[in-house]
Amino acid sequence: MADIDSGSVPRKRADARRNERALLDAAAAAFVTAGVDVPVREIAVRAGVGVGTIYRHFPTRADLIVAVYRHQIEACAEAGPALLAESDTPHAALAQWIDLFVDFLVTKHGLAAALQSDEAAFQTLHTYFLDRLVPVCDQLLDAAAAHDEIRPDMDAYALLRGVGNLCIGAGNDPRYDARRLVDLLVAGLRVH
Amino acid sequence: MADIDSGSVPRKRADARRNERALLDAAAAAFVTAGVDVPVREIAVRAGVGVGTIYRHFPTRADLIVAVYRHQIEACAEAGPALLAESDTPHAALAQWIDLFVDFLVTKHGLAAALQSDEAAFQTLHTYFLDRLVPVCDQLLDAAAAHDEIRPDMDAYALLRGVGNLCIGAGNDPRYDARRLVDLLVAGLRVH
DNA sequence: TGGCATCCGGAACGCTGTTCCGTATGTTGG
DNA sequence: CCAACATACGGAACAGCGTTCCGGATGCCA
Repeated sequence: MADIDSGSVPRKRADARRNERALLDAAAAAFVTAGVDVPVREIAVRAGVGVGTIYRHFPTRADLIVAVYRHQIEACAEAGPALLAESDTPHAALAQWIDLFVDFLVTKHGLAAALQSDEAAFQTLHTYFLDRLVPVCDQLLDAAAAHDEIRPDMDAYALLRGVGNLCIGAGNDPRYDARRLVDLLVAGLRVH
Repeated sequence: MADIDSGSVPRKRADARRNERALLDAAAAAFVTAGVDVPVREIAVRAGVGVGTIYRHFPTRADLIVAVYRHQIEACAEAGPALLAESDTPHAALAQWIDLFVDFLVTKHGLAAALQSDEAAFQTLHTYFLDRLVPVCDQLLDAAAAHDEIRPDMDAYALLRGVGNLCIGAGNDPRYDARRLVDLLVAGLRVH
């Protein structure tokens, strides 16, 4: 929303913009094949730039991850209110929305683990996810609670962290079905 | 169960036994203050030995972790049948046993994360936990299912991994209550 | 006590993230 | 079109980590 030359910002150099795009593409590809923990040097090689260039554009790994996945996270956030409007019950909307979140996480190798990391480098990632998704989840929880479908004292932050945690390692092990466990967790929220 | 001099094994040198004990003590202390990911060199310094000595006694980090926590894991495993005998219902026994498991995990900084790691160094840890605890969990699940208290198709392996996952990061964040989420998960197992 | 099997210490290597600065390149005013 | 400046680049260099390896020390037994 501030990418087109809008006066005050002097617009970056052409090579800088080219490298930034190359880095995003290279990172996205590398994340798929080697996970979000792929070594910085490998991303640099793929993008055909030096490591310094990565740090100039994306000071932390979290910045790069957020940049790569921003669109999908936004889409997930925006799906919340939509589902609430469409679904028969708020609890159904909540379940569907969490399914979307799980779908997103389990297809990004290592992302769920990175989300829970307490290393400083992942602070931005943590913050972005929470700022964007906690309010949405909170809205869904409130609506479901207002319909007496779920316990009224569930914290959106804790729920999202729990769901994120359950997604760690999904896809590495056919015996571990993260989706199933998340469904059980959501089922456990219901009032009986 | 094979520590006392039993014939064939020629009994280790005195300094080797001393170092092994020193390492176990040092590692236990280091795990408490710095988590199970504490650098190898730090354990070596605490124990007053060289890093080579660590690798001689405990080839992988998992071997050291297992050695440090073996007693507690055994106790947890043995508590399963005991709870089943004492409790009013199998589901109550299951819930209590999982509480024990959670208590164990949340007090060991970083252990839950190590348990889910797919790095080769943690293979032994993974294997030991599963070999020891999955059968116990399976027994509890079977008993509860036989009483029609829970869904009959829950896999012990998946459940334990899920519980372990939910414990990741517990204790780092007052807003995240792993125990609460585990309770919800177990509640979700019930048939209604 | 002598001699040997065992064990020890820590230097050294490879891989990782991160910083830093000499150099190259795009941009802009004349 | 060209010069001069701000901007951005590359990759060497450093630090922290796990892991290996071997010359030397040390316990043990005859």
